[in-house]
Amino acid sequence: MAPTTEALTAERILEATEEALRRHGPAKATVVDVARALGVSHGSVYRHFRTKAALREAVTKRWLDRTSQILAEIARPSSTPPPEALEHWLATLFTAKRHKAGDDPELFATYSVLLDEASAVVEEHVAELVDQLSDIIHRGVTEGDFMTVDGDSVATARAVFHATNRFHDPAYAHEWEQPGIEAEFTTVVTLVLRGLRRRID
Amino acid sequence: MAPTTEALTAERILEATEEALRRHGPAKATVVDVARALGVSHGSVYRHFRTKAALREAVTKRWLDRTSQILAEIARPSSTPPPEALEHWLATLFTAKRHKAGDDPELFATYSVLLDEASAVVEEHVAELVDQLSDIIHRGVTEGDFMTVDGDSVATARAVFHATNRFHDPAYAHEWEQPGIEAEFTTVVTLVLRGLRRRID
DNA sequence: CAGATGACAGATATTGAAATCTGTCATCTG
DNA sequence: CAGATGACAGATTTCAATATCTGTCATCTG
Repeated sequence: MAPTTEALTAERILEATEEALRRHGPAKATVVDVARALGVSHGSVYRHFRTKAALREAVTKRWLDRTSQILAEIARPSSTPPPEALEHWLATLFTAKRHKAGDDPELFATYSVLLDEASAVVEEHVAELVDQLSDIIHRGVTEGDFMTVDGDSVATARAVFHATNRFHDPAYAHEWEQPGIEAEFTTVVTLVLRGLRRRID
Repeated sequence: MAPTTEALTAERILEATEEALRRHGPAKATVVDVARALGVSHGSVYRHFRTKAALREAVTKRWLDRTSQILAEIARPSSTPPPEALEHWLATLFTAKRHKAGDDPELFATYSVLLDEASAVVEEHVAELVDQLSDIIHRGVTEGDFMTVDGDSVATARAVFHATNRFHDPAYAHEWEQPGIEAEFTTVVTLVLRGLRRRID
């Protein structure tokens, strides 16, 4: 079905896989489904991805990268003072996740399953985000707004990331609809920012 | 089997249930098992607990209460300065959880399942812990060590609890064996404590 | 008669046979 | 001959029949 004359690329396979996952969910989306949607045999899919797991990982990475890229924009050096940039970065992360979870819960559940399967991909993504945070914090130190813990801006960035887990880890997605959540987010961010701010000597 | 002449009390049923859960795990521990272990018919168990869910909740509550009680001791007013008391409280919570998870992983996995089933019990437990934190923080404010966010010590306590989720939420138990975890805990606690400390006016 | 029992109905879990899927590879085709 | 195919073996999933469990209640017993 859907016989296309176009060349079979990794890109096209990824798109078909996303679609299959959206349609059938993580438990039922098979490599055979993907091949069928592309009008090829499933053997051809295995020419581009060694295993089903590798295929799913590639889809997962793509999904995470979309968020990383948006945040990278905010983390980039700019005229915004680091404390505001940090706040903006955290709020954007929270909002992005919350929308992903709230706007299409089924798709979000699907990706949550994929995330659990692909711990290496997730670790890499977290490392990227921590790097971005670390850049903002480092700039804050340079500009005199922030002080790190133990003079280590990466460890401090990791701490900021962990301290805000509740507002970006999909494990907490079910709490993101509750009424007071915005206020709770603000309180944690305020506390963390106060912790980062340089004391007046 | 194991015919005892002793009266059938809620307490004895709870003990037998814990034992059944330890032996068979959460998926296979049945009310019939519990009754058999006590040498009574399963109908008798239903005289003390309305449903299997209520029985499991009671077991879960007991387990959580053991931790609450240890922490209540630390949260109680004492000569320890609030910042140290808070640090000690958080460290004790982390250590307690980490030992529960590490010393008997199977039993911990069992309780993790029970925790997911009994959201009301968990919420109550979290509320208790937040109350304890709130007491310490309030004392810190009174003694001039701390400042809250928005003058709200309960909201601030909740923020402290959420900011340290990674070190007490069973969802993260698998990360508690990793080498750097102690340092990461210390960094987050340092950051949070800095956030709480009153600025010098 | 307070408290225990066990038969029972409906819900849930287990099991094993059949169906489907994953990953390989010898073969085919443009 | 680069790239696609589909038959195949072993792994995994599905499905329906069977067994077990939950929760109730009429009945029993000390």
